[in-house]
Amino acid sequence: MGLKLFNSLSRKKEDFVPLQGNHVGIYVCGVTVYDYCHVGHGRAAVVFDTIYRYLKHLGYDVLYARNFTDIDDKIIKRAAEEGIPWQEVTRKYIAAFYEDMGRLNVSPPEVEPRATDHIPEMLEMIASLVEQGKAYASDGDVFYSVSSFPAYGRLSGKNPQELVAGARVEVNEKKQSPLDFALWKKSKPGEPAWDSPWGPGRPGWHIECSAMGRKYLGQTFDIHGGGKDLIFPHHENEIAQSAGCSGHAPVKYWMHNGFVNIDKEKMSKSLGNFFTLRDIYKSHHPEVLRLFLISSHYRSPIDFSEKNLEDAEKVLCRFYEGIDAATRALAVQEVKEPLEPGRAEGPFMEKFEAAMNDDFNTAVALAHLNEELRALNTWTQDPASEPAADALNRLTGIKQAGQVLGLFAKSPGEFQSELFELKNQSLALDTQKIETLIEERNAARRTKDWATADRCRDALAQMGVLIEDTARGTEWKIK
RNA sequence: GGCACCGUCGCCAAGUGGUAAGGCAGAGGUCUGCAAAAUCUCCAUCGGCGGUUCGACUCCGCCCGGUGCCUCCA
Repeated sequence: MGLKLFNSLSRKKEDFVPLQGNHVGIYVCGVTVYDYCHVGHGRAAVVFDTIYRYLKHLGYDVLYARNFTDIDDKIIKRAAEEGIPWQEVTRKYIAAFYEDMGRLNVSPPEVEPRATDHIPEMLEMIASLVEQGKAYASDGDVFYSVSSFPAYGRLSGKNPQELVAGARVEVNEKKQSPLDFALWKKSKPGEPAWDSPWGPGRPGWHIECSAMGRKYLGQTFDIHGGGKDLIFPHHENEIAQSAGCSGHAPVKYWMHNGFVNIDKEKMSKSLGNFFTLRDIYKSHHPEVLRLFLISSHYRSPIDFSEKNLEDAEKVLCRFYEGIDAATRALAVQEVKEPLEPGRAEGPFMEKFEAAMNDDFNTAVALAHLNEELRALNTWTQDPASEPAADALNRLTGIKQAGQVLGLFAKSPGEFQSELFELKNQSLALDTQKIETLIEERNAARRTKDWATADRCRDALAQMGVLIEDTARGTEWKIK
């Protein structure tokens, strides 16, 4: 069974067939760099990173491009507010983007084009559109003439006539039709500007993706992704520009991820109900957030909440602990007979791939991972239950699937200590005192003084410390 | 107003025209001095009302409830 994905254009799941053999070109709309990224940006990045990873897992030769919009009204406004050059604003937030997304284990795409590095390519497209009579200059601005593109509205399911009638579009004397959108915007004095045949100005928002997608991935490429909110007008306009220019559909499969909600409402800047990634990292491990983000299907809305994050943390801890315990148990086995780690195979991997092949159903993939973890834990607890080689295969499978999902990237020890640091920030535990209490308890246990032992454990619990007596001695963690 | 989408166990979340994955929480068992962790077992008939069908949670209609897009937005 091959990969199927939901194409926003047809509103159906379609078989994925790359345009050129084994090559896959994918372009995803990145962010406008004028502020810190919030969870919604994180979701889009994680969703498409997971798709990217899975395509590579399937053996495709993937060329992934994700842009930075580094010139736009919001950036200019921000620069004015802070009294710094606009380049300073974009520099700052691009650096923040890398930091925040890096912690989410979002891998860097092959190409990360910036709008301001592609002004000539945009001007070339705009000129071509003007030449073809599909765009017109008006007092230093250049607009795309929507009426020149009959298929306008197909992606978003909108009817141009009704859009005009609905007319919530702002009145602009310079436009021939309210639906026309800017390809080039005349700059006001003091604003950033580039020379153009129509005078100094800056590019409209939509043209950058058309120009950069074409440059790096070709006239027509396989997948174009982004958040659902980009369907209209951004992607609709992009299609109009690109197709208007070349005469060919620019994209074969359009993919859009759902929103992150807060109390059932879309998280957004304008509503002010957003959490930035770095705020969340103050109290939650980034990998916990990643797990939360992929625990629902990418097209569904997800409700962001403290409770959901806590649930995700429990699940992730269970995985790390299971991986840790199994790894130790296998190391012991290894002494008796050498085990060869290979590529995981068998029912688990097949189920995992079947889930991912079904429009990247990470929720089902995680269900299979949970089942596999349980089977692995069973072996860890009782190594006689199945051959060690089988357990190794399970462990390998879990790690490989985790790799595709961007999970379990750290060593269990690393993860546990990072989680500890995070939780300890508020508790500020006295490690010395904890060790002493544990020692005291174990001494009491040796003399079967259970009352004292329990008193020690209660004291630790009071501090927020949880005790576990294991074969390797007493271990503790923060509850 | 126009166009979409959603409503599944206490909570989160998959799914299919033939009788509901997984996780959290909960109950009981194993293990443990007792716990914890792990593991085993148990735990839903799918918003409401009609219709199509041998059979619907899954298809159609209506209703109720919720959201999104139509404007910058991942």
